[in-house]
Amino acid sequence: MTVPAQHESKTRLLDAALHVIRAKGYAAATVDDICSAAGVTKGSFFHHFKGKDALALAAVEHFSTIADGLFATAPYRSFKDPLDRLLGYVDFRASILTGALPEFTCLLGTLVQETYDTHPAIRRACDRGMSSHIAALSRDVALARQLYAPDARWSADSVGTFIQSVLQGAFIFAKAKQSPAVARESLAHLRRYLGMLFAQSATRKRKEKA
Amino acid sequence: MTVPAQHESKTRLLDAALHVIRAKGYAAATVDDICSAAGVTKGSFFHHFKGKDALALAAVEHFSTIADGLFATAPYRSFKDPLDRLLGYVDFRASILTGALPEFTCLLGTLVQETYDTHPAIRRACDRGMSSHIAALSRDVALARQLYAPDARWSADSVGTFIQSVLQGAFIFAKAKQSPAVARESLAHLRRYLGMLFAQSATRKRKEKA
DNA sequence: GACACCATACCAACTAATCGGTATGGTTCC
DNA sequence: GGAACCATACCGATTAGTTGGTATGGTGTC
Repeated sequence: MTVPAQHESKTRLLDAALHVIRAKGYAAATVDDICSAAGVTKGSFFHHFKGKDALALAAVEHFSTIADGLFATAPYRSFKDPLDRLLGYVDFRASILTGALPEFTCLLGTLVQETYDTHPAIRRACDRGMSSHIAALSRDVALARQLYAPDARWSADSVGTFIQSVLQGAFIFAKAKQSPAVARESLAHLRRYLGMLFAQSATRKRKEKA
Repeated sequence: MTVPAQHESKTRLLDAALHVIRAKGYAAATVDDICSAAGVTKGSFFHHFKGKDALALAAVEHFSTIADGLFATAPYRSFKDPLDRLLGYVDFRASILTGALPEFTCLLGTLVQETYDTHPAIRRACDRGMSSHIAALSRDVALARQLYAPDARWSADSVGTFIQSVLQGAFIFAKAKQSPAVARESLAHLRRYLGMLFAQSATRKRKEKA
């Protein structure tokens, strides 16, 4: 086989961190927890990371990279119309609400909730990750706005942030109720709202295109 | 004066718990932290509470009681029209986004995020508290629906949950950005959505009433 | 109204366990 | 053989929880 995989245990540690932190929170996730979930020893852990905080920072990057890849290659990305892409995004997010909770919730939201006041570096990393995701999303919002609601009074960025807020809040309720069903209902409302935001002249303009 | 204050230190501990847990999270909030914030000793703590988990449960009740009182006596509650009360609720929530973050964020959302998988009792307590708040809110949604959107396809409860999701998500972004400004923007979107949900025949029916 | 009695409230010092991190030595790969 | 990688044993600090004791105020008794 001769698998190169330069730093396989490093990746294993990062993947384990994603899961364990999302399941137990940052403070309660011990280094030993993460090591045993990754199937490596502490020596390996501290060889690859300076400490627990450094792992958290790396995990944020790791999570963001995975997420970027997931959304960049998702089918809805190939839709021609920016509004279709936007609604496609929401539908896609609803469609991936499957499996156990720690698998579809957001590491950044979980982390920032615990660390915003005590770990400035982690807070900043989460903010960066979220903001860049919102920025990508807002690009389609801006394009859709240009097409269907050019004189709207809201900004594209605020819509992007709103979408993410709904998602983060939906995760919290999914955790409280131990089921993604509530989250899906909230996403349905979000979808309706987005539809309404662009509805003013949507029918007309969309027909023009046809 | 002869102040009785039967269990003043118990109340002080609960108030301290609200603040410390919202600032540092549950796992990172140590018993000593809470004691020194309350100005009491550990001995007193364990006299009043069986343990840290018991304090968390009591803090959830404490928080819910305070919140219930706050919203029950808020000015918007006296509006005659249920839709006015609903929009008044959202405006009121926006208006109390002041001061430091641990003062206006939601203890239940913070707690459940960390404990949903590890502390079933705390998760249930948070779920109960949130659900009862939503139930109260949904009553006005249902009344407004009857008046302004009787044949809508959404349920009153799902709207109540959606409102809370937006709020919880808004708190997360307020933490990430260390400012309530983003939260206010998201509440503005939420308000617009609610307006749209009841707009179909609102103008007509509301005029009829006049 | 003074005294014995007792429960509640509180405190400071201690303990057993846990956690992040380290020291050190071994193994593998170029 | 040297550098990257990993394993094990260990350490100091911190943590939830305990212990044994004190202060206070109320109550019944004579």
